[in-house]
Amino acid sequence: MHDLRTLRDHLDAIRDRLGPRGADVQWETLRKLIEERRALTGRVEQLRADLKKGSDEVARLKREKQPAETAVAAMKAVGERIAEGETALRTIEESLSDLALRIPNLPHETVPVGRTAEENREVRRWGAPPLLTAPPKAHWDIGEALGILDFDRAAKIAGARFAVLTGAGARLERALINFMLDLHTTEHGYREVMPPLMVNRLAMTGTGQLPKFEEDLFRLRDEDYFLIPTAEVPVTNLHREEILNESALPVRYTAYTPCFRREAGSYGKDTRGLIRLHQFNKVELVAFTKADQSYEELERLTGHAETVLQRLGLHYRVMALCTGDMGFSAAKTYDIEVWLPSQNQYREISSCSNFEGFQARRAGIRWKGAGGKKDSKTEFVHTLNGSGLAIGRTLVAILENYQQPDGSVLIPEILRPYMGGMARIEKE
RNA sequence: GGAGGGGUGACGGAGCGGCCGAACGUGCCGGUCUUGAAAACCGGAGACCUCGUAAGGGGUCCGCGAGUUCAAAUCUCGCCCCCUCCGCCA
Repeated sequence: MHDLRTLRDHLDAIRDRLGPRGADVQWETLRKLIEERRALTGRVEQLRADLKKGSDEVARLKREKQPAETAVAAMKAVGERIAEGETALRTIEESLSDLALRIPNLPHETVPVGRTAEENREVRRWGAPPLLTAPPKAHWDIGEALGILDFDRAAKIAGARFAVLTGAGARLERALINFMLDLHTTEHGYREVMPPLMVNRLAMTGTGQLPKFEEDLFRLRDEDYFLIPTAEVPVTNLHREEILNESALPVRYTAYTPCFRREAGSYGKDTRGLIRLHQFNKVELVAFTKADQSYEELERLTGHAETVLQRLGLHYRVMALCTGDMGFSAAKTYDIEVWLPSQNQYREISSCSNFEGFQARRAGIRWKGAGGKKDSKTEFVHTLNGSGLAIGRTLVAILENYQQPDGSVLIPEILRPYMGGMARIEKE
């Protein structure tokens, strides 16, 4: 969410900078509500000041045993006017915050301008595609042939867009989770978190999934809880309505969680395989920093996600998303795309974003210096997060990039200790 | 699910319906003292909204929301959360 004063003073500039991203925002209603709120707030506050003085006067009269009927009657009238004003003010503020919560974040000045993914800018590449002697097979063919992936039975017990991993497949998934968590906690300095997988409406609003994107979420029927679409939600909201101590910053967390997404509107896309499921595993990186350090942190965090791919020996490229392809809350986003031989293209495996103060303002996450001096005013933190990495897609990349002509799949060196020494997945 | 207790500032912990943004203690910041530190003493320090170029002014906040009243941290009701005991349970 944007700061209301900034919004009031620079509404046109913000609308211009958002361009097409702000197309469905009701700017004029917003402008009107902001003005109405300001005017009404002033009036109500003046009345409350009158009431306070008047009530003190009543108290004085009663102490001095003087008649107070006139003053009491006058204050009763003032009280009624305040009640009316407050009711009106509440209505205005509800409409206002509903509108304001639907305005996307402003892109950072370094974000390339564009409308679609076509206009994303490649930042760098690492490694090279593997040299395969046979035409590459798709991961679902490889996995089903090896007996480690089962989509038919997943459909039987759940439905489309679910998968069952068995045997070495399940173990590989678990190995990837453990490898990534170990890397981030021991070498990159993140604190491991295991959060709830269901969160309330406030948490979803804090990170920006609500109110605008409710149709993307799974919601419980009898409770107002939502299944998390990413660990970003519970982990960022750990510090909702908190004032962090300056000495604690930057705060860095990593969390493994399953993620749940409706995938509404993606019918027909990636219907086969593990690429797009209603439930998938992910190791997430989350950071809280001071405002002047968040872009440095974004580079760091993206680098941490890249390290995972480098250790696994998987070829990838890093893309700076253009203004039109970025998510609602982000100010700048890098996508990391891994090479998939069967598709002959790069596919997103991580998305790392700086949200600046956008989520912090929604969630009330601030920081303050130690000194009780005037120079230690409270400020909103900047929040960041990125996948480090999406586990299922990493498994896809391993199956496809390490496939052998005989149908087996080599296991990257770094994972072998996590696989009980196994070097290759073969049909059992 | 049943019974009882409780939610106050960074923390602990007071608070006759008006003089309470809130005693007291700890912690924190600055100062005095000291070779330095500690102790002691003195002083300071919450968050948010709003008007104002500023200095400064006004308002809100004692879990959340309604209500009673001229006036609510204090009274009433609903909700949320925490604790103890019982039941159930991985």
